[in-house]
Amino acid sequence: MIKITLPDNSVREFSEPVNGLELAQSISHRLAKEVLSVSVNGEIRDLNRKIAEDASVKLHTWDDREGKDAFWHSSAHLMAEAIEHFYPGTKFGIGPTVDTGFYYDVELPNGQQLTEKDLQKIEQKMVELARQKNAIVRKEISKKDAMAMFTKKNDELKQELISELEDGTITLYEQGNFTDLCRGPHLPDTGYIKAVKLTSIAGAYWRGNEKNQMLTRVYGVTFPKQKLLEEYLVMMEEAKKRDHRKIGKEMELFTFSEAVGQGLPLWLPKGAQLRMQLEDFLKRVQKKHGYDQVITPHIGDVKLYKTSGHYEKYGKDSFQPITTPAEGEEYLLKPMNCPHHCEIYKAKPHSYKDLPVRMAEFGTVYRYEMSGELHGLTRVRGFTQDDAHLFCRPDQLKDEFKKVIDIVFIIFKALSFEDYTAQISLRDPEKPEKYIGTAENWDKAELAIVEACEEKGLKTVTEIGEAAFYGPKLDFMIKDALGRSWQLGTIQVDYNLPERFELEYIGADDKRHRPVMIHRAPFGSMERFVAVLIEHTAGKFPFWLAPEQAVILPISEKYNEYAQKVSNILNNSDIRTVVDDRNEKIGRKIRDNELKRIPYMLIVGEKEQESESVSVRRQGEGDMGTKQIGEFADAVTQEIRDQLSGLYN
RNA sequence: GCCGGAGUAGCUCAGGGGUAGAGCGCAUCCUUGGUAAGGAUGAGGUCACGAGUUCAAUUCUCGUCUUCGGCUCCA
Repeated sequence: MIKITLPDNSVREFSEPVNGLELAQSISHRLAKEVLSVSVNGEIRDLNRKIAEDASVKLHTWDDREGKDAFWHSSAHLMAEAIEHFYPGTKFGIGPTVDTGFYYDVELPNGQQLTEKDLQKIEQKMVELARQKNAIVRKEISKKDAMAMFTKKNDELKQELISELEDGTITLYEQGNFTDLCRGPHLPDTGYIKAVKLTSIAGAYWRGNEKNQMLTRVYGVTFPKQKLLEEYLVMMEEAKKRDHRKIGKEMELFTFSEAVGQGLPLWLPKGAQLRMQLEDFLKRVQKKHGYDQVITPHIGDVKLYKTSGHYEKYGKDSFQPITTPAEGEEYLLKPMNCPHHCEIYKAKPHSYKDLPVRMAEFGTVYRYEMSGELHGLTRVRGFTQDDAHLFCRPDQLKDEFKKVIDIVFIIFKALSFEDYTAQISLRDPEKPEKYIGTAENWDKAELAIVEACEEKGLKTVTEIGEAAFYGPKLDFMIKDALGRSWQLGTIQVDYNLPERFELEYIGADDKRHRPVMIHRAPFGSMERFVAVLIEHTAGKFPFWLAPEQAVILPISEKYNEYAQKVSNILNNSDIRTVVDDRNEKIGRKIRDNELKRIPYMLIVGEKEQESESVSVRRQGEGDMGTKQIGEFADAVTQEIRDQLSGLYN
């Protein structure tokens, strides 16, 4: 008897070995149709591999990552088969799955190159091969035989991979006329793959090392149902519409100029308005939390960054030093604000009673990013961090950390980012040489973060070995309206800089002690954050942030004067308004202003003028009836208070 | 930085060895219209930049810059 334990702890008994598919069939017909891979005692396997002994088993479908992995992994093989069909002699590198889909790195024979145009015929071939429902067969093979096989195929990429594998663990997967070296697991046959889309083609270094040759990487995604592919394509279309570079241009938020230089954003009036609104909001929240605002220059003596250690570690990623002509002093465009803030801390002696000291600055920093890396506002060479440094006693660390978490959540709430993950990054205990500071301090810092997260009830994931070289950190990832993940704010504990800058405070014992630093930036950078916000909201910003909050539309030119009067009244209540006094019909004005994503349209004509009112229209929702001017102002002011409850409570 | 696309009016794009086109936007005029496009006329371009080939280059070739998709990197 073989006892199979399922995730719900129910046990099924079989008189002889079963495979995953048979197990699924014994549970339900539907599950048998949907199951893609199986975990046996935590090891992911092919569905058609027999389970010969008692085991704890989980069946994976399209809803699980493990199910998708098997599906896409098999799809990569299918694509390889199709490519080999058109280009016999192609060498295959690696073909793994990614977040959405898979890729395969290939090298075509005789220096041939794939282009976007070739993708369609490969897609068609893949669909054709999938329809054949070719069984995917797993074979174990000795290292010697594997080597011989790929030597014969002249595929030195695979030979290199095999040479690093251990004999006895090597497996091949065969389908139709195609055989590939692979650990698996795979689908039982190619017929599961119903819909195929090859998404892009790009160069990629063999094994990710730029010293190696460049291979052609083909990206694709596949689905078990045609409908899922269609949904995916709609999603891609939507993502394209929300691209912050496109919306930023349309809404006149920011621009770039070749004359200014690449990666150096220019904030246009409306973008600047939006950004300042965010900054003012955070400044007010920080003020309530006991932060002091400071201002530091954009350059600093190279020695400052040598002291901090940034020069040694990141000097090559900075813009090269500026040298003064007469004295030969060297200055760096500042890549970080923290050294400046350390110097502010040092400007006077501190008592333990003064701590924590919380210093905030919207500090613009400059980093030399490689030209190929620049991307809209998300990756630039000059950007402004919503930076702050907290200097505290070791016994205050956890509490301070928790207060920073509070600020992060006030922001998330104000901007309706509801779905987040917090990642705790700890050091890799096996590689102490990667980190500076004592093991004791690291232990304390890591414990403080873990406990702070627990006490705040955060949803966290923990990554070992992802800590910065100077301390552990907590990063926040949010999911946007399309389900895409973005990394935003970060909170980092630092024992290093206080050491390097010899920061001190006088303790109750009248002795000198070293404070602990927390670096934190809830938005991360204003540029990146605004980009994420644009993509999250598709440019339909919450009312309090909208650069233009209401547009007043006179029915005809006869009411322009009244429109201007309404505008002035609302401006006096701190509502940002504009008047659309073009010589156009009302239908036209409504259409144009709907497309401009201004939250409210206020239509005014004879009726409104007589009764000192406005006809209110909410963007995307339509006519909302008539309101007195003051009544409208009160309603939207209340709307802001509701959205910014974190600030007012 | 590396590999591969792309660069034509303010925007989105068509075209193509004989110095250019559309729609939107903009300007002027007509119209004064009540909840998603009223009409007419007109002004906009060193076809990214620099060389080369050619009688002739915006078009072909090379280089540079910028941009897009990846790789690598991200204090």
